[in-house]
Amino acid sequence: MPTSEKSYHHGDLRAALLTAAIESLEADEPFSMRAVARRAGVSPTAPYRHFVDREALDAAVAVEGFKDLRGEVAELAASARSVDDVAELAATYVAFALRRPAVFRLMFGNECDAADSQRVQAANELHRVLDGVVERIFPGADVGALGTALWGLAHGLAFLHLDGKLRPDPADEVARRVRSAVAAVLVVTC
Amino acid sequence: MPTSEKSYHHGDLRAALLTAAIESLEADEPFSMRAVARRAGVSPTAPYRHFVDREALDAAVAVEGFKDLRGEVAELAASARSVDDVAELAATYVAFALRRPAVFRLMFGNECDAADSQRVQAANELHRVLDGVVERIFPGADVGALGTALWGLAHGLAFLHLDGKLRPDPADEVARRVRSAVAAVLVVTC
DNA sequence: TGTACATCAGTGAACGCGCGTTCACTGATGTAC
DNA sequence: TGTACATCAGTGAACGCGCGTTCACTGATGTAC
Repeated sequence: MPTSEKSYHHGDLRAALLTAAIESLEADEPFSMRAVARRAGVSPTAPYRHFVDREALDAAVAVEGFKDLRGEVAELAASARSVDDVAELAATYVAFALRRPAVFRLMFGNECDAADSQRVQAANELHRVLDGVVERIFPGADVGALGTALWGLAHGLAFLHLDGKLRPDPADEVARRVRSAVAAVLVVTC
Repeated sequence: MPTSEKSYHHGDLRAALLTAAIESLEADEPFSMRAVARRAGVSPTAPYRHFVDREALDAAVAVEGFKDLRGEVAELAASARSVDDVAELAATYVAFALRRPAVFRLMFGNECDAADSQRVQAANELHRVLDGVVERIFPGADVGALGTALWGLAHGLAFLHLDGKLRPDPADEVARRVRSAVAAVLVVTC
């Protein structure tokens, strides 16, 4: 929170709005143009200076979320050497979803038109990171298929926990469940 | 569509509302108490006679959706004998999601409180069906882990296609992609 | 079979709400000379 | 360094919208005698 609040011109309202939007989502408050403006301490119409409409704000927040998730995942991915590491990767993915459910939902739970290139690209980068791991650890395998499967698996488990279809409760138990699932499915493949 | 529309009393408005809600979702129209009433040709407040609030309607529709999905899946599950059959099962799951995206989202895309027993139960039945298949086909395996993995995989691929992270377009290509993913991951396990 | 009456399933007007978005505006900032 | 002015980033009032929900109501149905 910058101290430049006295000035009429905000300085970097765009960034402040993005932050406010994410905070707002994480506080599980309703996400709207007005709510975000309110949280940023700015008039309801100020955001329109920076985002052409609500959908544009949405998209920007989603991209931010993708960056964060990719960051967390990429770190692990870089050093992954074993099936256990892959399981850990999936657990990290799921943990992100449970830690920041509203952001995760916003990232994924919207059919985003293919035209929204930034968002699509952000998602693709994530996919590529996973494919990279697969390629390194399972050199013989069909990378496309196995990478997709891995993503699907992590993603599905994330949503099933998020939506209460699997108990989302003690974080370590969730992690254990995810690791077991990955292990069960990959154990003989390598 | 029954022919009893002349009568003041509807006959089975509850069922009609459920149908209207599903139609409304499938037509990709906004889903609201009022919209559903409108579609059922009834006053905006009539639904309150049958559903205590919007959330109750939501839940009822979700349960309906779960029944449908379970129906489609159970048929295949009963006769599944091979890894290929499991792959087909996953493809069916994904196809359902793509055929009825809004219903699928409503079934899953809401954190449903554990208190909503009907919904939880409906989801659990689905889980059990999948576990059954795993148990039969992979007798040695950790059924819990493998069943969860299978569900997660199908579910994740469903959402990734639904949200445009994987191309949802030619249905047969989606089916192929799903089957490959499952095969890649299970091929050596059996 | 006929009547009286309780119950039940709808109606329709009305409420307050937050939303997205527009508009004309104004105060601050930065640039040219 | 000082001034004039264009531009830029906000304001705040206002709009129309559909929503969920309440309320008092009324017409149809079914049951007891």
